Amino acid sequence: MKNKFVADILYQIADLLDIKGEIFFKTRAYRIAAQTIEVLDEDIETVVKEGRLESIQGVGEALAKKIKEIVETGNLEYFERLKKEIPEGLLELLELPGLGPKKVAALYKSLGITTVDALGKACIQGKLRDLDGFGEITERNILRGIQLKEKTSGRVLLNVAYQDGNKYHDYIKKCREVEDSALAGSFRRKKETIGDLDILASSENPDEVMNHFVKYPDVSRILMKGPTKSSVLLSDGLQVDLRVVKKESYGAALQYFTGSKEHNVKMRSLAIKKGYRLNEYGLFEKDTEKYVTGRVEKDVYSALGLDYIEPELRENMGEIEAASEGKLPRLVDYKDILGDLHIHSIYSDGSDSIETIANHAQKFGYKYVGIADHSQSLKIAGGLSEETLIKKQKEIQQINKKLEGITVLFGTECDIKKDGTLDYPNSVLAEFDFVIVGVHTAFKMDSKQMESRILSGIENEYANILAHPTGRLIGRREAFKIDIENLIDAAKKTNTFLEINSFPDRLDLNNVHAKLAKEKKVKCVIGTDSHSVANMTYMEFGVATARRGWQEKSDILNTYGLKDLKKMLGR
DNA sequence: GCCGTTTTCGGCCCGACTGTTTTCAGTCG
Repeated sequence: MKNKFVADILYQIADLLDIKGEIFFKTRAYRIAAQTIEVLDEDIETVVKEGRLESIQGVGEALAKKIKEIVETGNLEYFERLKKEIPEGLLELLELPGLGPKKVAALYKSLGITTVDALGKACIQGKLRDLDGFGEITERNILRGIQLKEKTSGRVLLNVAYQDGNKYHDYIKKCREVEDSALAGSFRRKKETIGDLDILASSENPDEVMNHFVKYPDVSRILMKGPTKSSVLLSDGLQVDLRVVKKESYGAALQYFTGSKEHNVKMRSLAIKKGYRLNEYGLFEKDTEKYVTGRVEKDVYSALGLDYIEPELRENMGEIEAASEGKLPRLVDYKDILGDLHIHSIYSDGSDSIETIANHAQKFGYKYVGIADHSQSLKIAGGLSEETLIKKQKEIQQINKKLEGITVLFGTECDIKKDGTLDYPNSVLAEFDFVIVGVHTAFKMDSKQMESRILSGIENEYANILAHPTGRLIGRREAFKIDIENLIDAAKKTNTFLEINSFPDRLDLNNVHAKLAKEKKVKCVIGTDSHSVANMTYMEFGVATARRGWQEKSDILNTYGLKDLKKMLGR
């Protein structure tokens, strides 16, 4: 799958053209095409081979030619020429807050600045203030932006956003002038990383609400403050925006500020086609400006002839088309989960006993909980020897005699060794209630080798589940460059369940892969990979990822009752 | 650069805030 590679080049071209001063609509065309290809269900190489590029929405003659060249040669002459004309370093400058294409171009043309370093120096020397459109405040803001960029990588993981977001939202709700309120933006869509938090509130007295908002104890700096929109920076560097609207606009505003941007662009053009105008204040008749609806989010969708679209689906991955045809999936619900199969106990590198884990699982209403400790060769994580396994199995049998309403399952997260064999012999694997297999060592091997290693791992007759299939750690380790379609096909052939790992820095499979698995009718299982009972709440992030991948209840192994589960595991 | 049961040319989503100006361009979401 070269989709991401192609999309990245198109995004970069768009940025470069922006700096060059091309018209907005041209660069937008590049971005729309890039986004479409990034989330495309099929391999772009296949589309090229079959000459169907121009059937992709947003790809015309010119882009088709360029995409073909990228796929076939791994490069693009036009892109190389652009990079010669406009230094690549300028793309990094674009990421600084307050700097857009116009300002970056001005910095380059008049001061020859092409790097963040050079920009910082020029700010300190006060060289920017004499340029048209710049001033002393701009210099200071840019310097602050550079420092902030060094401090944080820009985006935070979902669990951090949850902590910061829910606490701040609780504080907002305490303001008496606030009527309705919600966390919107990528937080509400449950994206895997969050750039900033968006809080929406309705009120008749926005000034009071804004005053309350900026007085939150953890605010380190107020970035802007107006009657409808304010922004602050928290001490950990996360930006939080608050928007306040009137009650009759609350639903439209929630729709608007939940995004994604691409989803909204499509929504608004659909509105225009149907004779309306849609903005954050409501849906209006185009000619008369008459207010149609906007108080309730759902009504905005239905007025446009659409079924309600869950926030997790709003990525312009076909959800608007599906909603207009009544073909949206009925997404797996957070309440549908009946158990967690991926939990480590004190037997390996977990911090809680099996009994503590079982008791905790009951609080979630689970019917079963699977203890999957590491296997013998993974010494660093306390992998279990065959002797210890016997002890563990006996302990689980004892606990199951005591417990009511929940069953502890005896499992393992068995290492797939470098040569593709599993870390226990089949005679041992046969003893488990279920077997998770996964790669935990030698991550840097050649991608073809890695692919055949994993495929041979899941081919073992006792392997049930493939843990964290692509091995990525968000922000720290790239995913294996394996062909995900091959992997999904192999999972289908070997009757293997693919894990959606819920740990906030994994979320692996991701939403795009999960959607692909669903389309190929391969079932997934959502596991937390908990190393303490506190991690067990991460299930929510795994479910969110499954929902973002269009998955329904029947697509997920751990929504089935114990009897069906065992049957599906072949035990 | 794309697209068309309004159009093959002329549109393309739009409002708020800041910092720079002296009525507005640029940025952001």
